[in-house]
Amino acid sequence: MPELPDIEVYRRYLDATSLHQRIERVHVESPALLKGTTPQGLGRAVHAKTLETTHRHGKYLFAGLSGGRWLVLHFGMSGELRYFGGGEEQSPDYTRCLVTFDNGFNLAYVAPRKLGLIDLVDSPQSLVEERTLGPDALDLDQQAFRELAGGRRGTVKSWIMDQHSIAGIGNIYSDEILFQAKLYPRRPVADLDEAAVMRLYDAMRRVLERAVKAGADPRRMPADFLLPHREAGSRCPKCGSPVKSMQAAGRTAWYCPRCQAA
DNA sequence: AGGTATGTTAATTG
DNA sequence: GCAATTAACATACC
Repeated sequence: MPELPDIEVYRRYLDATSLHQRIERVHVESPALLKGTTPQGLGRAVHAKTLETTHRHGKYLFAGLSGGRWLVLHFGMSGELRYFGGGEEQSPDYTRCLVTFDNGFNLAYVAPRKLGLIDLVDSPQSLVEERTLGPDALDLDQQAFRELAGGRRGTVKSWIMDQHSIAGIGNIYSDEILFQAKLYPRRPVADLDEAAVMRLYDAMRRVLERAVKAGADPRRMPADFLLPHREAGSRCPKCGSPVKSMQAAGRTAWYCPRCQAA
């Protein structure tokens, strides 16, 4: 379930489990996921190294290797990390890449759909530039946010989901942010007044920070979040109206027609 | 069996 | 050049 909050949870998980252990080997089950490298290249780059630190930018997770290079992980539409012991335990289903440490433990990159990406880069910044990503959604002040809004011609939903403008927000959290900001998904950005842009900024921060705090687990989200109600027959957690869906920004958007009137 | 899916990119169309 | 839409990618699930 990978948008910014999910990736932040994975980052903390990697921090808590996998740092400072000598890497024995890496097994690439799905070589097509490697973008700028090969299984051999990856093996040479990580062998006998340790993961020393982590970083996140939008939906990209970085693990800094001793020696200076960085391992990059992107999880596509599905995917997660799983750390597990050696011995009898076998790799989780859909493990596409497996890092084995010298203590016998393993870090699995699991991705049922193989839409993710694994790569090596010299720095997180170089990946951000190569992919022309916008600033991370949680590393963006009001002023910068306002400047990004200016000059946008499309709809709010497509704007906040555009990784080249703001990195980290996907379909689910854009719905949540627009719901909390009480904005109709297809509202043109150019129509928003100063107050609405600020409301959107505040909702973005609040939603993302709160979701991280909830471990990106829908069951632990605040009671007034739309997130667990994105399905036909559900009701708005704020006003009780039936929620609706529509196509917007090329995806299925869920919203409350009463709280988010056009 | 067919439709849908938390992402990204390329191609197409306006 | 922009923006919106659609297809493609690879696969699972309902």
